[in-house]
Amino acid sequence: MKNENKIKQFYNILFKHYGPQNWWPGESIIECIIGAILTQNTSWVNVEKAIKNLKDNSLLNVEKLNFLSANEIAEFIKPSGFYNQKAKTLKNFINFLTTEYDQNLDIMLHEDTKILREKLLRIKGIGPETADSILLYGLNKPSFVIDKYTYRILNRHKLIPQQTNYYEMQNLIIDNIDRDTYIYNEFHALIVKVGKEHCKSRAICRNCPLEFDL
DNA sequence: GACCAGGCACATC
DNA sequence: GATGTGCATGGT
Repeated sequence: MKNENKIKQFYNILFKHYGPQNWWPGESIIECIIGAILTQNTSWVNVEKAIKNLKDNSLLNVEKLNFLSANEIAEFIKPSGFYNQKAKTLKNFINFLTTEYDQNLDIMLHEDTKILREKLLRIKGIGPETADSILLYGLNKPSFVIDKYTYRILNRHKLIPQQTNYYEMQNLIIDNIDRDTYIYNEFHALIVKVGKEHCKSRAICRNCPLEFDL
C-alpha cells in the first residue's frame, strides 16, 4: 500500500477505534489559546489546574490579563510548569492582540489564516505547534498540528526518516487527507490519544490499533 | 527516584 | 545547520 493511503488509513482506523475526541475542552477562544500556550511540553492535567486557577479568579479574560504583570500571572499558572516563561508568552500574546486587533478576538478571527499564522510565529514563546493549535482548536481554522507523537508514529511506521522537520510532516499529512477542520481536529487528537497509550518514547507499540503494518 | 508531559528560545560548536 | 540546555510542576 502506498504511503499516502496509509495516512488516511491511520485516521480511519483511529477514528473507528477511539471515536471522536471532541477537542478542545475550552469554553471560549481565549481559554483555548491560553491552554495551547500552557500545554507546551506539559501534561494536560497540569494545564487544567492552571486554567482552573485563572478561571476561579475570573482571569480567562483579555482585558483583565492585560492589567496583570507577567510575575502576577505566573502565580496563577504554576501547576502547568515553566510558569515564568509561559507567563511572559501570555503577556506577549495579549500585547499582540492589543496592538494588532484592539484586544478584539473577533477581528483576529477574520484575519487571513496564513497571515495570522505568520504573525503568531513572530510572538516570542509561540512556535509552530502552538500557532497551529491556536488556529485549529481556538479559531477553528484548517491548520494541522504536528507534535512529538506524530513524529514517533510516522517514524515507527517508516513513513518519514529520523531527520524530518515540522513542515515536512505537516505536508505529508495534509497532502493525504481532506482539507477539513473537523478531520484536522480529530486526527491530531487521535494521534495524541494513541500515542499516549502505545507510543511513549521507551515503550514498544503493543496492542496498538496501528500495529497492522509494523 | 527516574522518567515523562499536547515546546520554545537561545548558546555553542 | 545540528546539537545541547534551561525552563518547572505533578503524575506514574
